[in-house]
Amino acid sequence: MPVPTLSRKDRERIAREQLIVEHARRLLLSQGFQGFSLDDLAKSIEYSKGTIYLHFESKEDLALTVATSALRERANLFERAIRFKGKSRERARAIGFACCHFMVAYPDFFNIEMTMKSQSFWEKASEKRRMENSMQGGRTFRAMLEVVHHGFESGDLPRAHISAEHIALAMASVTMGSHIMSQIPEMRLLAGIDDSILIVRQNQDVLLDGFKWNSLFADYDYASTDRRIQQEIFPEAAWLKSA
Amino acid sequence: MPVPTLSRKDRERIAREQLIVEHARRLLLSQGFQGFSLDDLAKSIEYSKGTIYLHFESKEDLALTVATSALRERANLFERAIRFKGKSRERARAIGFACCHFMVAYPDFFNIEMTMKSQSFWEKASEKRRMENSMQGGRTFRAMLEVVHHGFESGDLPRAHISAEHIALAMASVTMGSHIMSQIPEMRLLAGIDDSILIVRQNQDVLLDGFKWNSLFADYDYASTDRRIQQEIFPEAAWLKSA
DNA sequence: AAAAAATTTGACTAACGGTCAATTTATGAC
DNA sequence: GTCATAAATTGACCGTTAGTCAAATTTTTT
Repeated sequence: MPVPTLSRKDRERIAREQLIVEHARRLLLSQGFQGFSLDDLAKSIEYSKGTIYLHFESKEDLALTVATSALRERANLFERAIRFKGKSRERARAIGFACCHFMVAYPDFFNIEMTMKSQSFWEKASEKRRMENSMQGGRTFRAMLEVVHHGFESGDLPRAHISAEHIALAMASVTMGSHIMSQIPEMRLLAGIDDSILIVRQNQDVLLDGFKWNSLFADYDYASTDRRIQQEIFPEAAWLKSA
Repeated sequence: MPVPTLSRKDRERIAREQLIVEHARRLLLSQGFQGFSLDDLAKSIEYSKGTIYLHFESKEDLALTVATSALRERANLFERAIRFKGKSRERARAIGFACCHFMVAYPDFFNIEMTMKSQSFWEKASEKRRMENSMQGGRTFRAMLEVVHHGFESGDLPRAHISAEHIALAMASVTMGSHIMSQIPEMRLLAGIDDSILIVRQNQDVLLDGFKWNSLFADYDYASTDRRIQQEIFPEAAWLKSA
């Protein structure tokens, strides 16, 4: 890699933007989107509020940038996950693993993501930041798609009337939905939940069963696959419990 | 029913609270939680803002009340759905139908529900309103549970290692998750979605297949069941399309 | 009809996202 | 080194809004 062609000014600008995003991330995660104020952020980064607005055109724009940086990390995890050497169903499981790993690593990030999905959030963010977010979203989706196609091609996943894209969407849906529902205190009570992760993975599994993904091996030992996924792909994931 | 023992004052109070909730609902649905202001609401109901605060202790408290009133309607739909005479899997499908019917009837309500799930929403609402909401949530959950138990007892749904509560939770999760994901414009593009309802119902179905719910009849004609559900239980649901 | 109690009000406060004229800092010509 | 010009930075200020409460109004009681 050659010496960067960026001027000192450009480098300073980038460094400051990073500073803003880092502090914003901290404040967002600890106080939520409504909770954190740009005045606090300005004080925290030791620049004025006006300076923040030289980088971001609204609070939402900034929050979206933070969210995108987290989504990028998730996409990284997904792309690591699909490198798992194994049957397609196992690779799908590796993606589920990655998803849960992300949940554990950034437990509070989910609230930010939720805020973004509701509300008139997107229209207040800049086109540029929306694009960046879409890019990272696309990466996660493509990772899932690749595994689905592997399932099709290997014959482990029957080509029913449902498209690969819809199957990937369903995987994402059941994960997000299970995550949300299993976080609601009332639900935890009603359904007797103590470990959200277990619920999420269980539901992912049931869904894949529903697609008849590799259903020939109903008694397959997923616990050992999990151990392999953890050891080979996510050695830093210490949360895995033997179910 | 005897003549109500409520005083004129009490009746007036209740009527006014209803008035507030109705107008709040309209404004909430059209403008979202952030969008609608209590000053607008006060003007709309022709009372002062102070009066609103005699009924609700915060904006969140009011929004939660609106949400609960909608949840009550959903619970009503669920309880109607489980009256469907048929196999357990068909009754489960009737609940899915009810859920989608609610989505269609109150398309904007979902955003309010999302706002409630994120944020520090709950702690700003009063204990009383939270309780009322839990009550209605409990009704929907019990409706699902009843159908799951019917599945167990009839033998249509294998008693695997998963509890009835977890199965009900999974049904709710896949519905909510699919709804969220299929509403995201980017996702609609990536996965080529034009009808969210179809996606939600498809995913519900795949999940139930995953639980091996009545899987003996893989080729069962669900379209005709749907028609029966619509005719017998939800004659007002005009959205059903032949898939 | 007057006093007391209950109800209702809307001006006011504090907080926050966002703006921009004024100030400070950096640059470069001489 | 000095000064003029340009660029970068600031924070006082604005409009909006959730929430409060002393004052005004209405109702009830005596």
